[in-house]
Amino acid sequence: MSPRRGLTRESIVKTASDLLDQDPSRDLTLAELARHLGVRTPSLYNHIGSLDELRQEIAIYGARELADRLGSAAIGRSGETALVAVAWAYRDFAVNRPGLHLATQRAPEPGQTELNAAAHAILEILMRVLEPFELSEKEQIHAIRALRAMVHGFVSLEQAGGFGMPVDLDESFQYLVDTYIAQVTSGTRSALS
Amino acid sequence: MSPRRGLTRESIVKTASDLLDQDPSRDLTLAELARHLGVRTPSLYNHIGSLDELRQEIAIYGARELADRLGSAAIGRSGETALVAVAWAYRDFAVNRPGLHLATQRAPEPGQTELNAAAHAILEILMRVLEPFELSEKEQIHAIRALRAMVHGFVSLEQAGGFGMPVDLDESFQYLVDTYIAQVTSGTRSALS
DNA sequence: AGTATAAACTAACACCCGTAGTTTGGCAAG
DNA sequence: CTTGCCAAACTACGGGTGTTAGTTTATACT
Repeated sequence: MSPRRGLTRESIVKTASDLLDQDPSRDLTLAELARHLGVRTPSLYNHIGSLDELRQEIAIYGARELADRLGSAAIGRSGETALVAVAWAYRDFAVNRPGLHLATQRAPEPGQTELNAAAHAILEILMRVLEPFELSEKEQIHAIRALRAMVHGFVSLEQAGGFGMPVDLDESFQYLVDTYIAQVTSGTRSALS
Repeated sequence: MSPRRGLTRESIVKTASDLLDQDPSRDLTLAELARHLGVRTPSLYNHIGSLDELRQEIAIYGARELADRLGSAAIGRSGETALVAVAWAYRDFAVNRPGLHLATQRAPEPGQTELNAAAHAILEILMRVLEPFELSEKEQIHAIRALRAMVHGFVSLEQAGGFGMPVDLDESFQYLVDTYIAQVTSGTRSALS
């Protein structure tokens, strides 16, 4: 018994992501991944080119998942409500899939069109959500960078155990979101709902 | 020729940090480290317990360096001026020592008293800088977490090449700092210089 | 001068990623 | 139903890594 075990590039990426979620601190090893798939290590090379390529594939998978979640969170909402929903959706992603979130955080290679596409999708969602605030072009870039920095920084520190004090993390995150909304609505007072 | 080459735990940590700064994306290898020190790999084990322990040592070194820089930046300043100086000192640290900054970002082990001590030193500096704004105890925690999240998130994304748009990064960072200051001074209007 | 100690070494093991070449199962055409 | 092709699994192996054990040797202290 052996050949035709039914591996797929997608199934490999998926179980690798699950393994990373179970213990985000350990670094991925093809040997353990093959073990969990009931297969010998070299068999993986029928579906992936290298460990590094697999890591990139996981990053793409994570970026797409994140884009999906952010997009869903913004459906049917606008203004501050949409902003809050998107911020919390990002945090939920990092909390629910810590290993995948960490793996997604890689420097994109120059020719990585797929990863860049996913990153661009996220960028477009944020631009759409910020539209009602009618910022100037330059301000919009600053605002998007600020949003990403705040949310990403918070969840990264939270995930790394960087927040030791016994104060509720949800409250702190809401404080951060409020800070952002105050800044982005400081010009316009037309923020809805 | 050989014995008494003059290794030290500190010298090992230092050259390891330098190597990481030269290429923050590569992962540290004892073999290459030994090569750069003019020594065989096992010789390192006379000074360190394991690769993981060395990584922790580097993290401690980075945290102390960061605490020093933040402390220096805050000397002789107060209020908004101190806040701005500390934020930029953090960013300078991440820009000047990218590998060390990345290595510092590890989940602290429970019994890591030295790393926790360095983290506590940073916490105290931030508390001192926030003193003049007279926040409530809970608000102060939120404000500290927000500051760390914003600055850390920005430099992490910047370092990872996450900001693609052709807009000045310094301006974006200043926008972020302004956002924070607006929030933290929203109660008190007594902010100085 | 002589000895103890600790810092370097060599040798060896286990584990990892990755390649080469071999076996084998399933699908498609005759 | 048979036959042949192809791709997915395999075994075997090489080069690299972290780590341990045991050996040599330079330095520091008596």
